[in-house]
Amino acid sequence: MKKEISFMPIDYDYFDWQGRNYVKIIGRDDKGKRVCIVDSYEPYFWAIFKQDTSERKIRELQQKIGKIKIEQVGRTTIVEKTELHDKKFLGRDVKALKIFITNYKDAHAIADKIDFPEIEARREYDLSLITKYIIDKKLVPLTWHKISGEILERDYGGIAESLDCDVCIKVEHIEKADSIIFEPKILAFDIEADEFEIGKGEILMISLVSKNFKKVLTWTRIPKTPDFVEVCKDEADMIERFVKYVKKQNADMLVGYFSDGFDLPYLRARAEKLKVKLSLGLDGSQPTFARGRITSARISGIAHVDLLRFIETVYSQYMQSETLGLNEVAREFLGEGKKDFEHKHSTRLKEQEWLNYFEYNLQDSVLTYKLAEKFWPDMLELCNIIQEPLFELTRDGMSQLVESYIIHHLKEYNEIAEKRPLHDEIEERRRRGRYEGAFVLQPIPGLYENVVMFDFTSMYSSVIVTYNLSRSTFLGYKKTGKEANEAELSEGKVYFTKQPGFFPMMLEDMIEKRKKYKAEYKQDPSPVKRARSNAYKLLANACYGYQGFFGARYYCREAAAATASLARKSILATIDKIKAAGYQVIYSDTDSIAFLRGNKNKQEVLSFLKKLNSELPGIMELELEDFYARGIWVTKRTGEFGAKKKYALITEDGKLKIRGFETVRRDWCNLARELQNEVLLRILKEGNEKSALSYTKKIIQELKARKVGKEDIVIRTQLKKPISEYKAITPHVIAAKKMEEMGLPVDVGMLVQYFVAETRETKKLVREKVKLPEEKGEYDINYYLEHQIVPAVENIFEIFGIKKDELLGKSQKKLLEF
DNA sequence: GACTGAACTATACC
DNA sequence: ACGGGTATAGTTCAGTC
Repeated sequence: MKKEISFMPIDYDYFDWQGRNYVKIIGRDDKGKRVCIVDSYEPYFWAIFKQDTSERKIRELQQKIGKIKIEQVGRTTIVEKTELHDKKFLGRDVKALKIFITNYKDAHAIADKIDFPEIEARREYDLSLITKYIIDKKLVPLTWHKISGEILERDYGGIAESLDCDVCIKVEHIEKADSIIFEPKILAFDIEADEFEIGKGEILMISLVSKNFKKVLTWTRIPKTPDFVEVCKDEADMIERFVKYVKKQNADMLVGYFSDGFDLPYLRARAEKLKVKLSLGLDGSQPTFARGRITSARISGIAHVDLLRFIETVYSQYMQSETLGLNEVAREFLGEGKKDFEHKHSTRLKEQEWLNYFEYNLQDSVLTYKLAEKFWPDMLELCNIIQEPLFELTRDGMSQLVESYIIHHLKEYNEIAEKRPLHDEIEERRRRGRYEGAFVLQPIPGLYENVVMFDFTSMYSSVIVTYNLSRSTFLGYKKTGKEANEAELSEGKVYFTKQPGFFPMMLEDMIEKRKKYKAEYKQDPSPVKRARSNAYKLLANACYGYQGFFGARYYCREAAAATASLARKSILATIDKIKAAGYQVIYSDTDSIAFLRGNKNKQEVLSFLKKLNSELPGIMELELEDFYARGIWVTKRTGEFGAKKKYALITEDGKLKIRGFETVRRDWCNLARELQNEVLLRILKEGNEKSALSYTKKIIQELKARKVGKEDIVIRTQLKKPISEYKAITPHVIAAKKMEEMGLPVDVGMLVQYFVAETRETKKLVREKVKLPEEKGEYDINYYLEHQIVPAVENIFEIFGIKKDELLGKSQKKLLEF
């Protein structure tokens, strides 16, 4: 029976049937029905001929290649047909053979057989089948399509019968459809267990939250169970009921927080031990765990999203939170955190504590659900733009996002995709070492009035576009006859053609779209418009890093180094122009310049900015970051030179912008951070140091009088590797060791907390005085004075000629007082 | 045992 | 291995006298 439906593709998978590849996509129709579509796919890859290969030779090889056959166990793969095409490869015109094969799994093996001397390269056999399918059939993830085809019942080994779907269709025709709002069914979940080590303890409870559904499953019996709690027979029964609820909820997305690394591996381990099936997949399959840098848990037919991984790549660089834990992240994005609960072993929990535990567990899922809703527009837009499925997209790092975007847009340039570098090549690239990066101007320490900050909009991206810097436009280290863009590197000059390359063109397109959607968003602020604008911004900003990344298909060290070089040249020239116009330049870092307005008014500064812009090449653009009432730059701890990457500014309406100071560093205690923040605020607001000084003295007195609470003297430092791998045993390593001895969970990536305590004997090393916050002991007044408080404010007061002794209340005359 | 510079470590800026 | 380089600063380590 024929059928035509609207289709929103969500989860992509493929299978083999009679030796051939088929793609199976789960999604929704416009009535909310769950739909599975099955489509055939004709896999192929490319063989590129060397420039001077004769037509006769090409035909001869085409014949030979057409007869290639590979016998595998239970499968024979043959070259089905070949087509000769005029294509581009790294910007060059090439003749390439499109080689169709019967099974993509053998693409690599067949490519290996095509090792004729006339073949320059074999490409695109290392792309995933799903990626190639999306490119060729234009079935873009999370975009509405019109699909027509035959309803499937018993074909392909009974795939339709075993699937929990409303309808299954064998695709005959795909076309794009008008976009209508799609609200995915989101189901969030979270587990609680006694032990942190995967599978070691029992799972005590599992919470599930979707739009109108909240539940906690447990097997603990307490006298009065709240309505949202469902008591199961035992742990095994609880896991089985969890699976049932997931099925019943009929979700498009199953969302967890660190669920790739904790919840799903834990569930798998317990299910295995208890001999129950964790059949979460729509086809009844159990989650599969793909090993990568981080293991990913895939559930067939449902997009499992681990929000933590998406947040790490997409949001973390713009976030205020000091950790990416659910509590802080939820507080930042939702204004609501986790429930308070003191973790104890389940055997020691009292009745009321169980009630709190259930609520705590439920709240984690509630937060995860709300975050998923909040981030949905971003996931949707990125899927549409990058064209990779949600599961992959939410796990990709920045370079992979850029690379996927490139690969899905190459056809607009008739380009064949470059291969992924192999291990040896990556090693070689890494051996080439670093190249010179950004320019940072050393500031002259002081308190300044009327500071102006200019910065270049997306500087590195606009340099890449303006000077056409990329792998395929790179001409080499020697000047050829033609006119070319040049850049000076430490190893010599490099040249890039002026003939536009696909990489800079794609980037220019991203920048234009970002501008367009940003303007649209300002006109009509909606989460979708914001998400679209942000997605292009994210991608555009990552393109520079991509070209310098040794794992990239389109890696080009020269292009990356030239980008940094031309950016340096550009900002230095701009600094000179600002100076020549009579302004005093205070500071500059990479793409920003701070200078004093002096006796000029704001309008004059703005028209000067306009003039500067008219002189900039290509798409480079300088903009006003802001006007500031005051700004402060300090010296380095050692020496009298100005410290780079460390300053504080205040706008005319009193908003602080603090960079680099201890205040913004999480590895300093709150006491020092809050004091420094207050000191900076007072000085910048009042224009002098007087009240800041008395405030500092007050805090020092409180410290000396032991009036400071423990929470303000705790130092938090991240454990970046396993304890055993540390060469230097630092205070935070000692704290981690102590935690381990006490049986507390110690994981790589965690923030270790400790304070420096007073000891009877005078100890030389800080680490000998380390205590955990829960340990008894008084803080070491001298340590906090000399190593936290004084260093945090010393350099600031030094600007006013105030020395350390005066801060500490010791008699000392101000040197600069006359 | 005190001193000193190098090494190691964490974190921030853009 | 899973974007780049630039920069500050604390603590320990290893060598010297």
